Amino acid sequence: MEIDLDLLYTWGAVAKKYKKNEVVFDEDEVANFYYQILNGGVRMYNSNEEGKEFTQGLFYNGEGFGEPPLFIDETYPSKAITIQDSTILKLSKDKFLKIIDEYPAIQKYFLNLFANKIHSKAKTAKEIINQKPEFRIISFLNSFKRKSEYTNDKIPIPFTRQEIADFTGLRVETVIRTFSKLNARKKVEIINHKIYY
Amino acid sequence: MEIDLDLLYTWGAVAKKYKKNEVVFDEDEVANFYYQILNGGVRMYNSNEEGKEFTQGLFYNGEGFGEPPLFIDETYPSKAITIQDSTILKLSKDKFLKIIDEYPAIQKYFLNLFANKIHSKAKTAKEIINQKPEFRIISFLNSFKRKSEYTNDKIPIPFTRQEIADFTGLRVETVIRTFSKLNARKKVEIINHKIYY
DNA sequence: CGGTTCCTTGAGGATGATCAACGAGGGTGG
DNA sequence: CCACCCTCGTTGATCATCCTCAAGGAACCG
Repeated sequence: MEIDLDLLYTWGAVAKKYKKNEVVFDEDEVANFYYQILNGGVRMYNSNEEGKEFTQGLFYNGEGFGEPPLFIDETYPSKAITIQDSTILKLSKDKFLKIIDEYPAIQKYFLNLFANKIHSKAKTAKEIINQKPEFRIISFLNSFKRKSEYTNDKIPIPFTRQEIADFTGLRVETVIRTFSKLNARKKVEIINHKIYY
Repeated sequence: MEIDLDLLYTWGAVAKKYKKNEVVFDEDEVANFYYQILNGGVRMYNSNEEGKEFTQGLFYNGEGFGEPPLFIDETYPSKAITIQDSTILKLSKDKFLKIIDEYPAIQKYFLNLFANKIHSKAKTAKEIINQKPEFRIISFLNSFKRKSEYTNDKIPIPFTRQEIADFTGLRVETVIRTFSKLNARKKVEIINHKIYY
């Protein structure tokens, strides 16, 4: 869980409602607010000229996003849009930084959060470079599975093939063909188009 | 500049000498120390089965490296080796974490440092996905230039083509051919094999 | 010099991207 | 209930591009 809600409200945070697919902030925009999701979901991603996309992160209930630029006076490296109807708390940058200053526990929390982000981004970069679609997809599946409850059974993957393509920087067709191969080799299971891993 | 040297010594940091190309820590190793370079240089990178490499970061005099895993009890996502004869300060993990706890200014410093790392890793991922070797290379050159002194003139790039290949996840030959194109289109200048940008 | 390391070029091959077309399922409104 | 239209998944054919492999050349250093 991120910053305590009462605390945020005390400091003047305001809840804002967003429809699905609304832009929360855009690439290269100056960062002025801290955002924390009350309910809903947000996707941070980049897209290039040819419409190819890359998902930098997904964020859900209780999570904050887009914090790093607040600390370093930088613009957003990616765009953020809601993937569902969502309610998101906004707190101005200076208030946010003051909170960080005044509550050591929160500062500590962000330090750990950031350490995690760096670690996972390092892993992602490593896998992407690995080239082979197969590796990229498997490592995407792993990173997803790591975040979900532990289980011995295969779990259903709650993403469309297009979404997986955007996560891995591949094309839909490539994702589909790779999954067929993985299925044939028993690395994943596909039942009625649904993917289990 | 990172943590004050006197402070590090007071807390029991020890300087260790490394020859060029010595391994400081290896991928998947448990993180037990904070490292700060007294002099020399370190490269953090991954390599895959086929010998293809990806450089996660380069660190020089005064800089620390490999800190994130210390905070989150994770193994190193990459390998670190010296790229020159180097002297590096080592401080045990618990001492390091205690310093962080006791000196708010240092904690703050790491928060900003991490914010920067996340930002630059996000940018890197975005560029890598962009596929086209040309973009990857140009954005690598930009990120290098950003770190160096400001100048209107083209600056020499202090990396071999192989090194640039490892940074961008491309092959040497591709790097060479791309540079020829960039040169023809006046995006870079190549004088006597040396690259200026 | 002689030996490295780095740079360069060409030819050929592998593979993911593209393009085009179609099927299946789930709503929705008439 | 059916027709229509979404979105999502799928397949095949072709293309473009980067990788591979192989072979030299250039530059630098002891």
